[in-house]
Amino acid sequence: MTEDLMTIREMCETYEVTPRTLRFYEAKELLFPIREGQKRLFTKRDRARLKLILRGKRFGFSLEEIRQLLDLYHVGDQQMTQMTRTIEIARERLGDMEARREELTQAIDDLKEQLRWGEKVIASMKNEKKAAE
Amino acid sequence: MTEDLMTIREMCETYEVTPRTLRFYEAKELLFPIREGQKRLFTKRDRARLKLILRGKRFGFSLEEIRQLLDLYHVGDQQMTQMTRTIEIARERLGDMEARREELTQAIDDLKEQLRWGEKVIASMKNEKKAAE
DNA sequence: CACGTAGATGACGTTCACGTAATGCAAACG
DNA sequence: CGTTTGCATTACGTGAACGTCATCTACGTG
Repeated sequence: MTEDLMTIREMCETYEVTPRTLRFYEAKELLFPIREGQKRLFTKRDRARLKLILRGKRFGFSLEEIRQLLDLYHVGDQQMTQMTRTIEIARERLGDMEARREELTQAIDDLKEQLRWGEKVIASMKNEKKAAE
Repeated sequence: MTEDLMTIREMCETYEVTPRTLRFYEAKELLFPIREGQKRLFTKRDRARLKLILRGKRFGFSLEEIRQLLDLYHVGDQQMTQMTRTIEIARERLGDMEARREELTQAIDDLKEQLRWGEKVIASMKNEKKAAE
C-alpha cells in the first residue's frame, strides 16, 4: 500500500500538478525526492513540503519566499546557534500571517456589506415591480 | 488640499507604486483616471480601486481575477437582471475567501506549534549546558 | 526664450513559473 | 524481440506583470 514512497505520476494525480512542476520544484530545491536508478521517488517529507508549497502559492508567496518558509518547518535539523535566529524569523513570519488574516477578515466584511447592500436593492426593486402591477 | 484628484506622482508616493504600474493598470482597465489635456488625474474611485488591487495582489490573485472582483464592488451600476447573477458570484467569492481564511488560520496554528517546539528545544539545550558546567 | 521638470507614449527587455516538444533509456508486455 | 509505457534530461517557448530606455510635449521659471 502506501509504502511511503510515491512515483512522480502518483504525486501528480494526488496533488493535481504536472511532472514538470515537480521537477521544477526539485531544481529550485523545494523538494528532494530520492532516486531509484534514474527515477524519482517522493517521500512523506516531500509530500508535506509540497502541501506547504501549494498553500503558500495560494497566498501569493513566490517560490523563493516559500523555500525560506519551508526551512522554518524543519527546525529540528538546525544547530543551536542558528535555532535562535530561525525562531526569530518564524516570529516575524507569524506576525505577517496574522496581519494578513486581519486584512482578509476586513476584505470579507467589506464584501459581505456589499452583498447586503445588493440584496437590499434587489428587494426594493421587487417592491417597485409589485407596486407597478 | 485633497481636491479629490491626484497626479500620477502623488499616487505613486501614496501607494508606493511606479508610474509604469499605474499606466499598466489603466491599460488593463483596472483604473480609469480622467484626463486634463494629456495628464492623468486619479479620482477617489481610482484610489479605492487601487487599494483593492494591491490587496488582491497580496492574496495571490491575478490582475484579471482582480478586475472581475472589482466589478463586484460597483454593483450599483448594474441592471436588475445582471444584479442577481453578480450577487451569486459575490457569494461564491465570499465562500472562497472564508475558506482561505480558514486555511490561513491553520497555517498560523501550525507555525505557532513549530515555534513552541523550537522554544522547548532551546530551553532543554540550555539545561544541558547548565548541567555540563 | 532657454531650460528644467512632470508626464505621455511607444517599444523592447526581464523575471517568474511553468508549458511544450524532442530525444533517450529501461523495464514490461504481447 | 520489437514495441509500448513511464520517466529522464535538455532546451526553447510563453503569459503575466511590470522595468527600462528613448523620444516627445506641455508648462512654469529665471
